[in-house]
Amino acid sequence: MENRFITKLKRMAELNDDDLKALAKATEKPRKIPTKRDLIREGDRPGPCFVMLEGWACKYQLMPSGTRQILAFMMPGDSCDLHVGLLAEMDHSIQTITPSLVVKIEQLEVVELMDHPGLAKAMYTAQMVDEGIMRAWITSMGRRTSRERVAHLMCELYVRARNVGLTDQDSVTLPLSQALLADSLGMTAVHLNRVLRELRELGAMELQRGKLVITDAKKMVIVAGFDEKYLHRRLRVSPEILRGQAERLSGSAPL
Amino acid sequence: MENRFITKLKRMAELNDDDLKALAKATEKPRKIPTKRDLIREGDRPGPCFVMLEGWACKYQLMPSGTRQILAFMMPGDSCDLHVGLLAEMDHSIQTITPSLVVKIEQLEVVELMDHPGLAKAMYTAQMVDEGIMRAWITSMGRRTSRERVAHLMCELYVRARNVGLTDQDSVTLPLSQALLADSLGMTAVHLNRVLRELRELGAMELQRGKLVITDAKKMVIVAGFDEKYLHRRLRVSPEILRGQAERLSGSAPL
DNA sequence: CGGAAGATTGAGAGTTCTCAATGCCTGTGG
DNA sequence: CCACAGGCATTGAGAACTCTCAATCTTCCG
Repeated sequence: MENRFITKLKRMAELNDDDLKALAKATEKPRKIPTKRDLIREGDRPGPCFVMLEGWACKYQLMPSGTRQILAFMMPGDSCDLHVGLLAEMDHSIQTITPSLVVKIEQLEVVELMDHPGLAKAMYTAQMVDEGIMRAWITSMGRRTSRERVAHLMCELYVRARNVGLTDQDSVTLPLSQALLADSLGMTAVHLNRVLRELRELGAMELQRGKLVITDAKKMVIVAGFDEKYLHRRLRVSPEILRGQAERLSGSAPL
Repeated sequence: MENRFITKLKRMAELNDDDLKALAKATEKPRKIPTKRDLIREGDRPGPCFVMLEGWACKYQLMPSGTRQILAFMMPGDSCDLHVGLLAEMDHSIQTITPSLVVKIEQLEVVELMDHPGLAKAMYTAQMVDEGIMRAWITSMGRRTSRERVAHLMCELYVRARNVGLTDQDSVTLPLSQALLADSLGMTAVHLNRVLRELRELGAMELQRGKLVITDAKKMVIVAGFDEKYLHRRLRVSPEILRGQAERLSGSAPL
């Protein structure tokens, strides 16, 4: 009954029954959205906040030339900008990558949810993590070689997926085509393909038919220069939550 | 008497006397900081929010190899992440670029300020604009040629500076060395230097002794693919504020 | 005036892109 | 159940872009 969004927020802050009830109510009516549909477009009047219950989406910007840059991947449990409503126009679009279950929370309802201190804390924390990811992307694009960059993104996606229980041992279902990944990494699909081959030949990871397999976690961490503390370990959470998290993580790959 | 931070926030939302008083109180005791001092470091316990009243600073991350990626430039009037305190560790550092006047607002005081709805709106709006800049940087690094990227950053800095009254006709004082700019653009200082020469020879702009001169605004906008609506025009502000803004902008370069 | 930091320039090495062709897999219609 | 179309993935080869290394200039200061 508990959807992935709620599961995720529970890791961000301690939520009481009241918080949870409000959250459940806000997310009780998801819509089914097919693949490749824009949830909102650059230039639109912003406002609603979207929550992915199932399926993947991406934020992106289009260049005049028609190429696009992906700004973030949204996986099940993820939501997006809480306050974009303060801007006059969306500066990016959001599009589904797979058939999805999406909740659209109107600005007003967001404000209501934020009246719960626990929820506000959880949602702001989630947003801080997302911002941290953006910073890491900037650093990746600016200072990492393409191989490091690819490996780093895969580590990020793997860990994020694991945090919401989407992994199976050393593998994750990643419904991202090479074109999509290339658009997020600031490189060509052709070149990405060659880098993926390198990583495969290195024995670090494999990407096949929408599935990412971490062949050698240690190698991946080294190649990517992936910071162990990146993402979840940066969260400031209560001891109880941490304990639960430790249990959930034990037995999984030592990434 | 009114510092640049207050001036900036007044453009973001309508502030009443009470808001302004609280803001003035919070920023009444700036500290003088010399050049090249870290205000906070990666790994530190986050919490305080910094406001630049005078001088420039930058957010950055260091790579194991010692190279760094600059994540944002902070100019007079700018402040930084409101909610980083929710993370367990800073994931980036902030360093002054010039001697500066900096206000350090403790987490608790930030919360108090946010109790004023007007201030909360203004500060969240400022943060949304900053996030929009980060998205633009990602897109720049991923999809723009180095020439476009350089031109785009210069347009961004020029317009931001103009918004807080730091420009003089077609020029701005930019205390940014080529090494610094290169670190923010994901390129080498050597290559940046060549690109700057190209732009100079193109007659679009010149960068000399810490001063940026927009030689031909129209050319710059074209080379950069700079979106007129980027930054300030994206702000959703009240008609009165817009009117004041229009007056302030009239007569300035048609960027 | 000497030193130090920043800006420029040249030249060769490496990386990434572009263009183009080919192979692989999946869903659909016959 | 098979053939085919369309979307992805893979590979090759040459062009273009950036980086690295090194030397030279300039500017700013003590």
